Amino acid sequence: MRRFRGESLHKIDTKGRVSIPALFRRVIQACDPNWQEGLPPELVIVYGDARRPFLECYTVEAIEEVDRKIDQLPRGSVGRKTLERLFHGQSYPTSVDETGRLVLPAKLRQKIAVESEAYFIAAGDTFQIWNPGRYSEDQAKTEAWLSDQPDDFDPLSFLDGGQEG
Amino acid sequence: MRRFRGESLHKIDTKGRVSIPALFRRVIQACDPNWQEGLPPELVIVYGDARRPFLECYTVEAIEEVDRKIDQLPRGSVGRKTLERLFHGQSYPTSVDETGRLVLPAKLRQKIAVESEAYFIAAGDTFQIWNPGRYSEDQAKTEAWLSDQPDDFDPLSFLDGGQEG
DNA sequence: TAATTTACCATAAAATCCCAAATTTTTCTT
DNA sequence: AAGAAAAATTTGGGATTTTATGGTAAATTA
Repeated sequence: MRRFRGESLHKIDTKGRVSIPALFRRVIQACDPNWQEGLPPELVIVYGDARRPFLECYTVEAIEEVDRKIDQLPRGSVGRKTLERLFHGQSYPTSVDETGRLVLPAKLRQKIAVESEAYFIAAGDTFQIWNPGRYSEDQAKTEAWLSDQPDDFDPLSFLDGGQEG
Repeated sequence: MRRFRGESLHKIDTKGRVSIPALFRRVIQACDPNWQEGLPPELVIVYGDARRPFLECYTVEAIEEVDRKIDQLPRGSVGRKTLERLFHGQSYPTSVDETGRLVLPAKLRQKIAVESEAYFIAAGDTFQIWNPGRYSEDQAKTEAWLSDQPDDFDPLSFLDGGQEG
């Protein structure tokens, strides 16, 4: 169980509190090597630059893997600098509270333009938080693209070394 | 016995509970590498986008194979994003309860428009759940197509890398 | 001290657990 | 081969727990 799965919509209250989908909480806890009874499970929210319309949430294990990879890049390289900015600078470490919620500070809410509701969707070893409308648009585009494919097109064909279109 | 076979019709109760065909349960259990006496066998229901009229149920082994393949696709590629949405986002991890049932949440029932009954049919290393009427229609189409073929047409010809008509 | 953040308490709705009645299928016995 | 007995399967209902969400009080901080 080290993988997120599922999607759901949650209310954000005036303080920026939002419930994390229950199934996601299990993964966050299981992937926090420091967690123990009584402690709040931790996670890291990477919000990145303005072009990204969602927040990307990493478990402790997942972010540590990213950190290790960054450490292996040559100091001073463009790649390393860019990744350090993104994962170390433009990120926000936080934890799951007693009632399964996390607090999105005003800055993060503004970044993805969420107010009263947030949409959560799993993406493998991370999950994303979107403005619900913004996500629908994005998903509509994906579905439109799929509809443009030949009638017998199966997304699974991507799996077999497909040539991307 | 790592392959589903057969079809059957089951009642859905007011809580969304539905029996899984007994033969399917054996496969689900056998293909859950984490299963052991006392634990509920797990599976993943992929419901996909609006165009799909059925739920597709994966064993743990089957879904892990898909996950591995997704991991190998380039991060950020269209294919990877599409498949992550489908298999990680638009899916629901669950398990078989003590009495051989699973619970279909309201959202999934609405998606395939099932209310009091669900039709189960094997599809190799997955099985599908349909609205019974919707399945009949689909099946009727398949049979109509077969009727249009020459009298001596044998579906088995597909097996030999046939040229699809 | 005003404003923001965090801790704590409360509740309705939804999901899960536990027990059990009817079937159906399989096995055993005659 | 028939009938009886046993086991497995399908289905149902009520009680319990978890989840999502809201509010108030305490605490921190600017």
